[in-house]
Amino acid sequence: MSNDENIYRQMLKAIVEHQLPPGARLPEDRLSEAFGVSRTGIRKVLHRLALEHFVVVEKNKGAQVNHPSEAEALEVLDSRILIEPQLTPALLQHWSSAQSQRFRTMALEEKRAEKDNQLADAIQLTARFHYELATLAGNQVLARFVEQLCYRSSLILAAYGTRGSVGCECGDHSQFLDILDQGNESEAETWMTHHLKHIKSSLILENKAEENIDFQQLFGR
Amino acid sequence: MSNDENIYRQMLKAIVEHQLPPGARLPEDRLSEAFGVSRTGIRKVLHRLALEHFVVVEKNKGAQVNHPSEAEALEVLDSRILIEPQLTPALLQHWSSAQSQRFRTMALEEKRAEKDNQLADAIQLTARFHYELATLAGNQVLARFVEQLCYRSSLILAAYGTRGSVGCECGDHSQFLDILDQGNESEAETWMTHHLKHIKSSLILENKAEENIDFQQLFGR
DNA sequence: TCTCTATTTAATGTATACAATGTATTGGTT
DNA sequence: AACCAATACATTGTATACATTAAATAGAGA
Repeated sequence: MSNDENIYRQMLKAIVEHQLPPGARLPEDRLSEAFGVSRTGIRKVLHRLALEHFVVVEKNKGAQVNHPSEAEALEVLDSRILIEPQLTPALLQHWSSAQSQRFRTMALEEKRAEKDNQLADAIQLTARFHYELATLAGNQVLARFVEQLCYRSSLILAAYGTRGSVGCECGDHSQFLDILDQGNESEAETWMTHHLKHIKSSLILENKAEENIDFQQLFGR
Repeated sequence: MSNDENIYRQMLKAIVEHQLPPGARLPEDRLSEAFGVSRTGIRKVLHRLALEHFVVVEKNKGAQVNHPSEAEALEVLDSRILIEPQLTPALLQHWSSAQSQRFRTMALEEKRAEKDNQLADAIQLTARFHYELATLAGNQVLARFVEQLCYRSSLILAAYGTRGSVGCECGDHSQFLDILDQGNESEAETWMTHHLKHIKSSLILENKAEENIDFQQLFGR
């Protein structure tokens, strides 16, 4: 793997695993000395992360971990609700006992990580479960987009999730695998829709940014 | 607009309008002298275009305009077929006579550009029609993705389109506006699906790249 | 003491220099 | 004449230096 790619993955990992919280500043020189490369390489990674909405860079003001707006959070989840359930037909076409086995292992690992409070691992595994399903559906273009949406969801949960929750407590992922093993297409689609809507509705969106507080309503007569 | 953004748009424009054909090499020093900036700025734009799949950069070998594979071409169209028709409900919610007016103007311009053989303009307007519809549906995250897919479609048509076609000859875009004006949701969804499937099936996918030619089968006994 | 301004400080933006890599050309050998 | 090897050339990869901009601090005036 190239050095850039390595740095990129380390930083993305730190962001989606909530090691670098939303809003954290990312000074180029500090990062360059941490990774042992010049600012040139860091800037490249930073700009890539910016294009993928994991960080925001303001001109002459540097980069920081993106703090998704409420609107962005809802739109990411809505996008997943629109796409992921629609992938189930193609998913079933590529389904096999070998795949079932693979995903069941993943679901168990995820459950264990959750139980052991291995937050970082649990987050990674939750996202991976979803985007590997998308990959199996066969369309790489869509799968890459879903992958991004899953990671963005991890970031969103860092900002708006209930404490400790990684987003998928509404029912086990292995439930979904049972449905796939039965080959029930419509039920699989329904399950996925409910699953994602549940995550969406679990977001806590009441923490207003200070710039939007309506003082007139708060204190006015 | 920032200088980077300006360069980015000019290059993207040149690519989607088929001024820079698929496979065209993009040497950094030639571009930097053309735009009057150093290689630093060019590299940033090149890498951005690469992440968006408009160019490919190979390590130590530089950048060239992406020549989409057949698989990529089909997947991009399939992605649009999965997403765009699904946007019609939200689209109708935001529909108004003012919007109708705006899109009809666009459709007319597009038709005129096609008739006058203004290939570049026609391509731009065709893509814009689709992604502005997606934008009106209200989900910015999805809309940006659809925008990218539309531009990638333009590039795909450069590689696999019938000569002179910009992809939407199967029926006027104004037809779709008629359906929206009537508020017929299911018909709008159907129309969009057929429209995109028609574009997909119009691609000419038989020109094998030379690296895949089976000489044994061609010349072998 | 507070505020406004000037200066300093620290960060990013951009260009350039050098190193590393890939490609083309030339010359020699079979 | 065709093929291989070695060298020369051209292009990209990376680091660094300088310019530019935003933020922080200190000082003067009210």
